[in-house]
This record gives sequence, C-alpha cells and structure tokens, in this order.
Amino acid sequence: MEVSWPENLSTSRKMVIRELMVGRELAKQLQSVLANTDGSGSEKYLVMKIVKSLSDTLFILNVKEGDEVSVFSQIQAVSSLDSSCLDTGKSEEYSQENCKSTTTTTTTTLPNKKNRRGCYDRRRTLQTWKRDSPTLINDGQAWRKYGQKMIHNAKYPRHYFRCSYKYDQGCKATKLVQRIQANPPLYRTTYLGHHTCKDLHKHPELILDCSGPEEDTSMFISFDNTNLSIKQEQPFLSSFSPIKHEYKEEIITLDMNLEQESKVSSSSDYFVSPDLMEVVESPPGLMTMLSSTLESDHDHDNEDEIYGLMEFVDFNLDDFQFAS
DNA sequence: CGAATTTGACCAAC
DNA sequence: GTTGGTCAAATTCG
Repeated sequence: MEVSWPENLSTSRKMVIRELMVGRELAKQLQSVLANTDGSGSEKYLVMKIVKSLSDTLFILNVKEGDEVSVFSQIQAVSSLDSSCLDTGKSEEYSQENCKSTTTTTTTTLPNKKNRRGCYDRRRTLQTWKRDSPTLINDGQAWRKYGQKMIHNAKYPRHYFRCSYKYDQGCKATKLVQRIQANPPLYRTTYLGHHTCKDLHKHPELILDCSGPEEDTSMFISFDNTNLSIKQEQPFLSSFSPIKHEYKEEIITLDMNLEQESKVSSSSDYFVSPDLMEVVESPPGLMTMLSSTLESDHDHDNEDEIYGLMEFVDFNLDDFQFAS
C-alpha cells in the first residue's frame, strides 16, 4: 500500500501533523493543569474543545502507513479485520479504501440471527480502531472474555472480549487482543464499536456518554494521576473497584495465556515494561516521547512500536483521570 | 453456588 | 474448503 502523496506535500503534511500533535499535547497538559484547579468549568470546557478539535483534525488527516509520523490508529468503519494486519504488521493502517460499503447490516444482533450459534457478519460496519502497547492496558471498561482463537499465520492466539454489560445494557462494544511481538512484548487491541453502557460503578462524573466516536480522541486523561497509580505495585489496577476486578481478571488470564504463548518473558514484563515505565515516569516525557517518536528514523518495520507509544499518549483514558 | 473463563462447535464470509 | 467471530456447555474460581 503506497501513499500517493507528492513528496513535497508529504513533507509539509508531516510538518502540519507534527505541529498539530505538539499543539494537542500542549493542550492536554494545560488540561491536566486545569483539572487540578477549582476553576469554573468553562476554561476546562474550552481546553477540552481545543484538544478535541486538534484530535479531530489529526483524525481527518488520517496518517497512513508510509508516513513516519503515523500515529493514529483510529479507523473508521473498517469493513473487516484483516488478520494479516495483526499478524505481520505489514499493513498497519486500515485505510479508508477498506471501508467499502457493504450491504450487510450490522451484525451480531440481528433478531433473526440471534438464536443461531455462530451467526454473524464478518464484515462489520461498526467503527473500529486499534491500539498497540508494550503492556496490557486498562481502558477502564469492564470486559468479559468470550473466546480465544489461533489465527492463521499468527504466532499468538487472539483473545475476544465483549462488554460486561452486553446483556444488561445491550452494549455492543467488543475488543480483540492479540500479542503481535514477543520481544519486546507488544500487544494489539482492536476495539469494535463504542460502549453504549453506563458503568454505574464508576465515579458519577465518570459517567460519560461514550456512544459517539469523537470522545475517543477527545476525552482527556491526566497522565499525572495515571502515573501515580501506575507506579504502584499494581499498575492500572489501583483505582477502580468493580472494573478493577474485572480487568484484573483479564490481565491475569490473558497474561497466563500469553505466558504460554511465549516462554521468553516473565509475566511481570506484561505489567510494567521498561518501555512503559519510561513513558509513565516522566510526565514531561510525554513531549519527549512525542518528539523522539516523530524524529525517529525508524523504518516502517518498527511502526508497531511507534504506534504503541503514540497510542499510549493518545489513549482514551477518560476513566483514568479520576484515578488519584 | 454464582460468576467468569475455557474451549470446541457452529456457521457466514471469503 | 478455509478462516475468523461468536456461542454455549463444561470447567474453574472465589
């Protein structure tokens, strides 16, 4: 898949994207500062809008493979999950051209199919996006594993999760988690659909309508707070009670499976990798990481790692911001 | 004992 | 015929 940008345009495009990202990260830092103040909501709202605007702009630019600054893995309306993408990392980005409209209507909940085991539409019209991370990341949502499968040409099995409130609240969010690299460990999480559930166990302020796609890029996470908790003995697990439990389960079970998948790494590696600590230990490191990523002269074979870091930055942890 | 996970079967898409 | 996503019975866990 070649990017057909003219070279000069591509260069300027990269610069634009870079500036947008810097601006967004600065806005996020400002948001972080404001989050710890008692000020009226208006400035917080404005900063949130700024972040959202920048995120949306970056999303519109939808950086594709071949672009060194490719950082966003928000993919819209992907028609299918190409396993080769997950397995080889060759086609990292689900591009818009993959978003062929299908005559298929959405999928697993069609009434006439409801009672038919295994019935679903492989081609999805749900919005999907993916995140790579050196660790198993907590997105703060309650997930329940419902399947695991070895994927053709993949070293590691794919784990299937659905929202715990699928039946309670009809939430259709699902995600797939697959290890894509052993050393350093790298996991790809592919989210399908948005949570329509409201997790009543969350802090009341946490009850956000996450049904729209924009929240995923715009909701803010205070990394300062997150850092504090991640530095604890049980990273990611220190702040949410019910969710914590469920995600803990997920991490442990997935971790055990992954341990079987590769005996190279110890299980603790999955919880706190050096990569992650490097990221989380230095809040200003956000920018460090950003610039180092942008300036990276890695070729595209390492795009997965670049993804992971950048996606960590962009991670939608609207739940984490109340972690402290 | 209820809830969560595992795992083989099912089946539409390819 | 193969593949991948989902289901649900069996199993495990707390």
